[in-house]
Amino acid sequence: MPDTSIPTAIAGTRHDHSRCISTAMTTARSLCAQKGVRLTALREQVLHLIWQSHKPLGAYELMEQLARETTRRVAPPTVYRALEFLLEQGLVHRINSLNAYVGCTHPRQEHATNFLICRHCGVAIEFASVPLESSLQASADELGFIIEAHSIEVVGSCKRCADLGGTSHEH
Amino acid sequence: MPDTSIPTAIAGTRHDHSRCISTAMTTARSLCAQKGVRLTALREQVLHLIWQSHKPLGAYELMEQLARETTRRVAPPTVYRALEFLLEQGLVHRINSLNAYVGCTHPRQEHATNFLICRHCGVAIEFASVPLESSLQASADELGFIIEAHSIEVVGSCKRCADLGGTSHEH
DNA sequence: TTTGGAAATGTTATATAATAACACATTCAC
DNA sequence: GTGAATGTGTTATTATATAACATTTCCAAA
Repeated sequence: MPDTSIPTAIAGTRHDHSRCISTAMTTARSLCAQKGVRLTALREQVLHLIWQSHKPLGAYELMEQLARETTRRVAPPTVYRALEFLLEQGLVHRINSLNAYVGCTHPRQEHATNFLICRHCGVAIEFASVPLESSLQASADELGFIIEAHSIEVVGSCKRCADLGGTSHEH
Repeated sequence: MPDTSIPTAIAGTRHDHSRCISTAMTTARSLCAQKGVRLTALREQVLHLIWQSHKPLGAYELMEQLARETTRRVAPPTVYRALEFLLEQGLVHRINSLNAYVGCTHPRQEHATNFLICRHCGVAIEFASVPLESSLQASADELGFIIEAHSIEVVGSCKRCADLGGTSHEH
């Protein structure tokens, strides 16, 4: 099991990621209880693995890690079903441009999927912006389009990587 | 070969799509000549097929249509390489949420990939918005993120489908 | 006009991502 | 406890994309 006690970078800022994870797990449990849906052991384990990674995690990477943690064999449907549940509950997001999954930082609010994705370190920073949403709405209105959902995926350099000079690196 | 002379709906408005296609092809040819890159017969054929469809086209659908038009066998790399070229030249866009490709309506300008996608009829409407871009930039600035590219994919109902009552249908 | 190298395409195999279909197990309300 | 609903296991398959190498085409310099 990876050490989660080291401060690591998420959302481009230094922080103790182990706290981050435990908060997310607590929130998830209470949210599921509230909604009357079952956050089973498997689903919780998958959510935990996703949160442990500071990068979006692919379904097959997730499968491998799951197989490593448990003894039993883990087949694709196992993780995909867990992911489906977590997506439905708004506990994780899917990054379409990466075919990868990442924990949602504020699952209590209704919101869209907006991410800044660093090309260098791979971090995916979730963000929200009222002006952004309203200009999007304005564009849709002009064309008579009714918005149901949307996703914004921005690729570039996060602050840390930009400061370090834009050379390829991990952190 | 599908009849392209019938007015069909793209970008949510009625128009003669055959004109649309021929304009796109002419622009593509001159743009490639300008840049000194080769719009080969195959690439042109792929671009044409993409434009003929009023919905985003998957790579394998494209393969089938290509195989139907030509006699020779068409393998995945053939279409993927053509797509790669067309994407590089900004002549087509990839819709990540659909794994599908669509013709770019204004390949001369530098711009992002912003689409309104109708859940009912499948049409993908490209749009641009200055306020949208600037609020996105503002969000990135706040976090010290340097934007290199972005894509916005909005799902909902286009005007036609909304007017028709939101029931499932094609047009 | 030849020719040689770059670019494009063909070909075969394989990697990666996701789902279908059905069997078995667990949970929970009655 | 029982049975219906929900969740998980298992096997097979579909869908999407790329790697690696062979062959062809094109174009520019000799």
